[in-house]
Amino acid sequence: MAGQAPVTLATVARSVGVSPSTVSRVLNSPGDAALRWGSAATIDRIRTRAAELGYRPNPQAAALRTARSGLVGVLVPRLQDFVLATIYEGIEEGAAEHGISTFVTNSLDDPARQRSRSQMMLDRRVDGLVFGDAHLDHVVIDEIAARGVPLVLVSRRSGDYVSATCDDVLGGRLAAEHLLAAGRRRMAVLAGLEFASTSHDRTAGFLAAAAAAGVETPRVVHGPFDAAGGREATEQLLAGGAVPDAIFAANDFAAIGAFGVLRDRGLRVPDDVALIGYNDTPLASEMLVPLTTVRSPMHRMGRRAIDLLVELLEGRSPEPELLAPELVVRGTA
Amino acid sequence: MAGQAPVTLATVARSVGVSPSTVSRVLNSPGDAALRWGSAATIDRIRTRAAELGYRPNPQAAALRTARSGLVGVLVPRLQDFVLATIYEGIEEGAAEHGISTFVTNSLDDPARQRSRSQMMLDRRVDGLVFGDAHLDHVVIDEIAARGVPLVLVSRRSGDYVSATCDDVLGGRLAAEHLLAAGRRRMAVLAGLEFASTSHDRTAGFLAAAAAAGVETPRVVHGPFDAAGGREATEQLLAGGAVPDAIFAANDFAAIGAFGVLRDRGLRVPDDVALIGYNDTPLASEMLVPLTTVRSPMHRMGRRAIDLLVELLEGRSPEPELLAPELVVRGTA
DNA sequence: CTGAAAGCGCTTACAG
DNA sequence: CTGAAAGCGCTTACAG
Repeated sequence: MAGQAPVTLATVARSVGVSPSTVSRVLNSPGDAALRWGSAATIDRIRTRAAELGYRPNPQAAALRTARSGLVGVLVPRLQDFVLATIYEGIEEGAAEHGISTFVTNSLDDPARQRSRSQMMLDRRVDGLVFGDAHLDHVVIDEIAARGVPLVLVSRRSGDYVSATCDDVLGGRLAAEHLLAAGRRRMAVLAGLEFASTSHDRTAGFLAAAAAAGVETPRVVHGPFDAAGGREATEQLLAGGAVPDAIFAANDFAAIGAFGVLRDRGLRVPDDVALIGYNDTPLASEMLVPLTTVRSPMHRMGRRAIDLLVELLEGRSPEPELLAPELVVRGTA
Repeated sequence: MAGQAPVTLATVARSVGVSPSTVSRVLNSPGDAALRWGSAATIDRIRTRAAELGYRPNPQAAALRTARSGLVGVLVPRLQDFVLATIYEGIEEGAAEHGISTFVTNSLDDPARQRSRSQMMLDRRVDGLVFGDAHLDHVVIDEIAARGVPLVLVSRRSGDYVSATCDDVLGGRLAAEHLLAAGRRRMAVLAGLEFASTSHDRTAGFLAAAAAAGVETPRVVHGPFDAAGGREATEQLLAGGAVPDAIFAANDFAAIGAFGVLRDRGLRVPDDVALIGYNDTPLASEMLVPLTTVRSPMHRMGRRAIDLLVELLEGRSPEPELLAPELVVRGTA
């Protein structure tokens, strides 16, 4: 591929007049650490010669020898989801800084696919796995963990696995408290997918705050984390009884769907129905009435997840990380 | 990692009582092709034994030997962009069917980053590259192509490189003809990024149709392919003179931004201003007034791109692929 | 400090 | 048809 004869460790060694062992040792030692392996002059010659020749270590060869690939696999429900795409950007960025490369793949939240895609990544000899698609029941993850694979969760927590997530219980509470402070009393929740901790925790936080305020228990409707899902859930909600005076959608896209339904029915937002989303997606501020939402640190979650995995790979036992959400008040509530 | 002692070709060979060579040959021959390497009985024993032992070939070892990694690198402007995320899904899906794994990374349309990220992928010994972020000037791609790296473009064409794209000139024309047929005469274009063929071709097709109809030349404003970009471009448009009676946004998200500005100014869509987007993104149909748009085959583009790259890797010379767009008429025009 | 040697798990001419 | 042997490009005990 590369056109010319590839330059290997041996090429550099021959060119400098030392053994490949020495070149390997020097090139793998950062800064002055290389002084262990040769005189300052030799080290300098090796480094400059390697650069001049355009030497690029072959990671496959190193991986074969060390049984460490420098590869990490990432599973997400779907990369089309802005939230997961953003989390993945954080993962990739953090991984690059650690000298790690990442594979992503969509599991579509389907257990069979979670299994097969994980296997494909293990076949590629990844050093570890990041799951952005954990289910609360953690059946699939248990299977994989049982094989001794280092893994961390991101976005959705589950069981006792190490994870980097948003404090979604707090996020739900922030939303409820804001609504309650504005005098809303008949609230409802578009909760998202039942098997996801994001859905579960945001709803739990919201309900707890409502209960603490002694307000009528909010109705809860589940459905996909996208506009169509929000639309459908809202229709279900409106079909099933009194119109609520506030809706908390556990996801901005679901909120966008809800907004459409409300306006179609002639309900004014926020006058008739207040609306709060979750994540603070760019489109949130572009809505006709800018969306009030709970901002989650998507990008940072991704970065922290890869940090946690690196710690795990180094043999340490990192603590799960709970990042703080933040209420962003705009027009809809 | 894998807990137990890893099972290698040698493990299987010992277990069956043949040489590793034979196991390798048999396992790499599909179906009856393996008959070249042994009796039906032996082949059968090798295959079942490998499966029983859970043998998984080590791709790094194979890559080292064959100088073929089975890895492909994909560069996109940004994975957060739904369009690119969808194209990437097509790429990954197609690649998996070819037994290829893919890396994606964001270039942010920054040439320095295009260079550095490409280099990172080449360092990982990818067999080829897919560029979803080509610029019309193809400077960076020329550099990489000069090194003999097999590559294809997707979404955006450039120079004479093999690409899988949407027929954007036709797409622009479809939009213009629809608007003209509806009696619109003072049209404008939110063109997107000047250096992208998508922007260039959609605009060119639109302008050509307008010229053919003898209508006043549409104003053209450039800007990012997202809601904020569409908002800003629309404000620029409205600040700079007469209100157009139709806007063609070369991207659905830009159309969403435009829609917000128009409504904010009390302009009715489509009564006062017709609006057409591009790509047919899910949110398009969720807008308060569902968006009329030009559907582009995003997913299929991705699949075709990886097919083209595979052909290239097999030494063939595939033709560029131009996929047909389709006008989807909804509420805004 | 430094090199020769072995070996990671494959594939594939080369002999038989 | 089948196996022994070499070698892909690294890293790392092992000697000196």
